[in-house]
Amino acid sequence: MIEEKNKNPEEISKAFEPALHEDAIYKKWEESGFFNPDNLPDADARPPYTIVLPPPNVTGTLHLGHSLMLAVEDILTRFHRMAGYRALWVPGTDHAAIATQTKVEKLIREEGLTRHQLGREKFLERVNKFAQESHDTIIRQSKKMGSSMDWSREAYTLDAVRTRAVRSVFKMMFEDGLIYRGERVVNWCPRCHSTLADDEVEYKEQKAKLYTFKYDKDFPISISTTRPETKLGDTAIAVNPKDERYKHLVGQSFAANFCGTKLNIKIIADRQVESDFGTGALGVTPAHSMVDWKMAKEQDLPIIKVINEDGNIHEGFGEFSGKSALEARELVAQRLREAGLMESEEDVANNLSVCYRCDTPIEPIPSLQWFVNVNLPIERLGNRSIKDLSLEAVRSGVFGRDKIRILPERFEKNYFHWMNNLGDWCISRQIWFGHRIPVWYRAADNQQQTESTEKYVGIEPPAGDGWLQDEDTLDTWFSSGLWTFSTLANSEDDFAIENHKLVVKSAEFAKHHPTSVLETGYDILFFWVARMIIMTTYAVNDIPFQDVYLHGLVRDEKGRKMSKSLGNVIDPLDMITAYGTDATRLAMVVGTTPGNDLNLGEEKISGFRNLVNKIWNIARFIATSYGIDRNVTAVSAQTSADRWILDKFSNLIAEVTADIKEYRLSSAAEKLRVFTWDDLADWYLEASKFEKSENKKAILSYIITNLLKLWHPFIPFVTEAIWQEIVGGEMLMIESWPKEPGSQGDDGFELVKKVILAIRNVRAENKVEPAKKIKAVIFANAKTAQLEAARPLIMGLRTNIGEMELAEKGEAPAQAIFAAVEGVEIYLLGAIDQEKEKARIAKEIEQLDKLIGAIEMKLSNQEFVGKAPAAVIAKEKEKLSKYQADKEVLALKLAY
RNA sequence: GGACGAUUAGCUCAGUUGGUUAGAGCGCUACAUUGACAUUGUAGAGGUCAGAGGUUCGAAUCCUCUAUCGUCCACCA
Repeated sequence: MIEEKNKNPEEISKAFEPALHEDAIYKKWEESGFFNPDNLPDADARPPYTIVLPPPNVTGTLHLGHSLMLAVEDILTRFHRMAGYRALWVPGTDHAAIATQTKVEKLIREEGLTRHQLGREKFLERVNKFAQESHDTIIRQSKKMGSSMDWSREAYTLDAVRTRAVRSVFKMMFEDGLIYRGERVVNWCPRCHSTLADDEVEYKEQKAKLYTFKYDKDFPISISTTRPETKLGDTAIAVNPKDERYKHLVGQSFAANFCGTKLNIKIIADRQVESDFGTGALGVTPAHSMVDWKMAKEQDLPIIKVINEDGNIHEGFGEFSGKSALEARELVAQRLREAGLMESEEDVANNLSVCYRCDTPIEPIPSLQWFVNVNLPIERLGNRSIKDLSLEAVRSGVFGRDKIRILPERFEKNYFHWMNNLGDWCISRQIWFGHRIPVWYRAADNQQQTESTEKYVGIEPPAGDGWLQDEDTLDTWFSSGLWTFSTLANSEDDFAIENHKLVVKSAEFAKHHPTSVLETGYDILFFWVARMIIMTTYAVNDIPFQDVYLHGLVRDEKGRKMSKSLGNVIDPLDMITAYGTDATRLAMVVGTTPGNDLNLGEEKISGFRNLVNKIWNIARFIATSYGIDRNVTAVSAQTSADRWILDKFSNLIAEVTADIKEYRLSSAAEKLRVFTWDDLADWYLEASKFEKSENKKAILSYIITNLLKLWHPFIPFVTEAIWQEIVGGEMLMIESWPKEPGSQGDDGFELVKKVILAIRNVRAENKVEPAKKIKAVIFANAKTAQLEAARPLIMGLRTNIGEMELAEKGEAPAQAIFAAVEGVEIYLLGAIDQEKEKARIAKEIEQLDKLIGAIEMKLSNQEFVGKAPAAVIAKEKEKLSKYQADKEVLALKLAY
């Protein structure tokens, strides 16, 4: 009946082999130019859809977390490209200042070198070389994942265009008074002579002595400390405001002579102080403790430096000067004991902060740093501070667009909590790799700048002699904070500062900003997402993105973090080699929800390899048995099975589309899998095997071509391979997303399925030989006509049902019953163990009785009837009548 | 210390915002298999939804507490 099939079985391999297709397909996509939305058909008429890739650090290779990110973003991009959007996905990499510098420092240390020995210039050469190699690896891996990014727009946080953006924004902020230079307590390693970022500090549990004493014998309050030597710099004592013991002293000042040093101590209240720790009174040493520094700033206390950059006691503290902190500690304790001031010495557990490089205990000391003031009102923005702006951007969308949405929603709470506790942001780092702070000084001695030192802040170095640039570099998040708009510029000239606003003059920016979605890990919500909102709203007066989709961390199958030391790291490239990119991508997306971690074992990936292969074989089967006509646009259903599958498919299109739009990627892929495997392959294809008509060919062509489109965003390689090699199409990637054809209505195939399953069950239970004939009675309702159409299906099934004699029984009672239940029941005669069957039916009736009883109780409950929505009650009633009808059927069977 | 999660089948996880008899994959058990696919098919077993209270006609879902695990932030005077 089929006029021509387009393929012979020998032409198509029995299994999909990813390694044979992937690279060639990627190359073809890339060469087509369609990753660049400018080249898409009707590019200008399309609404924009934009994702800017969270740039991976150039510190090595991609891990599974990156694979997850790439998979999700590629799915979104491919979907929108097919759905008629100007889909742009901008790639890029991050120089990751500290992380990269640290890596390279480690490498040169193996050669016995330090960065200081190499010097700034030579060292940076090494770092750049390393960064370049990492970059190349990362790009190669990204392409392996099938990422459809527009490589012509690739960006790097440290390239010329992005550097211009960084310097422009720095200059603007400085001129707006938002960037200032000031002292702050930093983590200082006395051995490395360098500040450490908070995440470079390691904590070591240790035993320490907690000393309790008075500064001198006339002092009214005793304090407790593990570091008595720093008390030489105390300027206050803090107590809890609720502490009755000290309430009367708050606000007073006392002079003291502490081991020969004159102190002037003010008593202050701060709720951070715990009343039951030690004496409940905390000696405030502003220069050598972060908390104390903050208190001092708030209470306007004087700051006295005790410890110098070598970790020794400063000049001016008598016998203690020049001694190391440790020596001084012992000596102070000794003097206190001698003077009879020591009240107790107690062993306590304590976390010691040490340098991650050399294990030396770090000293908090004040140091000159650059800051972004996040609370200063900005006149041109209506007296709102950045902090206010960033909150409002999320809360109410003050920028005339829809508000930023964070998925999952619960992270909005985290965001607000963080925003409300925002402190000034220290943006200077004492490392070499990164954006050097665009500030130049002219002074006799560059190391000794003062407030009066001549200073220049600008995009280009200043003219004239004697200018020296600030030694420090910017926090890497400063440049990444500009990422959504800095990547949409094509050249340095695209940026201009006009009227306290950064103008981005590129066509890309006009079309594609704000971006559609920022997809990233929840772990950098504060570091990055919040800062992007702050920086972007400030710089270009617009939100950076509309949605934030936060993915979880990828862990091993036991939920542990993947780490080299545990040996549980899964390399995505290994998975791609073993199971193919498509399977790897599915494993990243199915069974996960935004914001939750993903536990991933290799088995999960291998499971999806089977699914990918199944799809290949479905296409292979259709092509070789029927042929695929990719031009079929409309089909007509002729049998129940046709209507059933087309109805399901119509729903599938609608649901998958809605799911992807709402970021329910797991749900979309799950539905596709169920349709493909359970409905299409296991039922419709099986049922179709014995009816090779032109109409079947049309329906199968329609379903397979559109199903490939639905699958494409998830598994681009196998679908593209099928499209080009089996279907004979040009390029699936830019085909249009399927539209829902409208429901065909299901009028009976579910019933047919039921019949077939019932027959199989009865045969199995009674161990009927496949060849043996069975007499069956089919009780059918008014839908006998549909059954008639479906009969060839039943006859043709593999389970040899064809040899069964079917006899319809149309007596009045039965008809009436089944018309009511809208169902079909079959009852097989012969080869049946009567007793067993009776027992089975009795059990079923018993179960139904329970359900019926429960519903009847529910319906007789006045409160339920009164309060439940009408739809729920109707549903319950429907259920009840269905159960009752089922029961009657069973009773009839028993009687029969 | 502050905040936020998680706890559902042997394992890994869904559960669309309170409403059918709580689902999937893997694993397990039984059966099947000569014409797309053994990377297969059919069926089955397996869950007092961590525990205890509460709200409600109705709770895996909302509230409170407890336990265990986890993450982030602040800190450890």
